Amino acid sequence: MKKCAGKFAHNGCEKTALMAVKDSLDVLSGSWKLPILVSLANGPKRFNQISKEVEGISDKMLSKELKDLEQNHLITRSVQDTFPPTVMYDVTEHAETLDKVIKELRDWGIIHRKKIIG
Amino acid sequence: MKKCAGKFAHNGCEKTALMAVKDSLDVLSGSWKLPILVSLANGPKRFNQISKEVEGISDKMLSKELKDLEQNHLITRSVQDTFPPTVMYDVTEHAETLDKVIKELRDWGIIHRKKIIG
DNA sequence: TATATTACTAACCTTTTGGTTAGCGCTTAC
DNA sequence: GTAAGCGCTAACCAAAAGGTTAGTAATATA
Repeated sequence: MKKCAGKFAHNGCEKTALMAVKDSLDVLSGSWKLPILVSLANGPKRFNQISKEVEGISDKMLSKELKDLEQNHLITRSVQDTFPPTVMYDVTEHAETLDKVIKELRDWGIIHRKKIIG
Repeated sequence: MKKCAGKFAHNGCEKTALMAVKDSLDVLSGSWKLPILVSLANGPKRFNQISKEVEGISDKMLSKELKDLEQNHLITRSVQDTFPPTVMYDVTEHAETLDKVIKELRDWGIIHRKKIIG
């Protein structure tokens, strides 16, 4: 048994805990991942639909972020080879496990904004 | 009353929720913020002590990150004008409200790693 | 006298991130 | 015939993030 004297003690003060936090941040950070996930959480969508819903994102970034999210098993991509091509994106069940994380990030964001701006 | 049909529905599907999440990520993202906070959570420390504990960080980054954290009221900085100068950093009470966020990020990080690597 | 010490900062460079434009291939609509 | 539509990708740039090195102040020690 190791003593954890820190103020985040129950979060574990060992390196593995820090690594796990870093893993999460790596997946979620950047301006676009969460907005895309939220957009898809409201229903499966095609590339151009997402592009319209997620304001300000460029084609290049959307393409890249969708790839990242797929690699992390947070969304699925399904192609029908019609012409013009139709590609559907949808969130996975794994993405739904992000629920609590998003909730805490949102809650703390609100607390923090009050603290800083007043 | 607005309907929220999405899979993250209880997180709010409105823009304010997304903004709050973004606020949190802006404060926490990057490689160093959380490691520094965790290091300080185990007790107040001086610049060089943090530099040794947070592996791999450069003086320049440490200096910058400490400034950011101070601006966000997550740490305090206190100087004694001895020679050589002594500067103490400590976490604030506000930083302790990050507790649940860190816990969820850690938990999800572990879930996610299992999912991806197996 | 020379050197180490602290908490940085300035100057310089590389890497990563992200934006912009143009274009592809094939079909449908004008 | 030609223009628009889809889901990208390549080429090119600008900005941001982050690393490395050197240097500063006044004192204490070798």
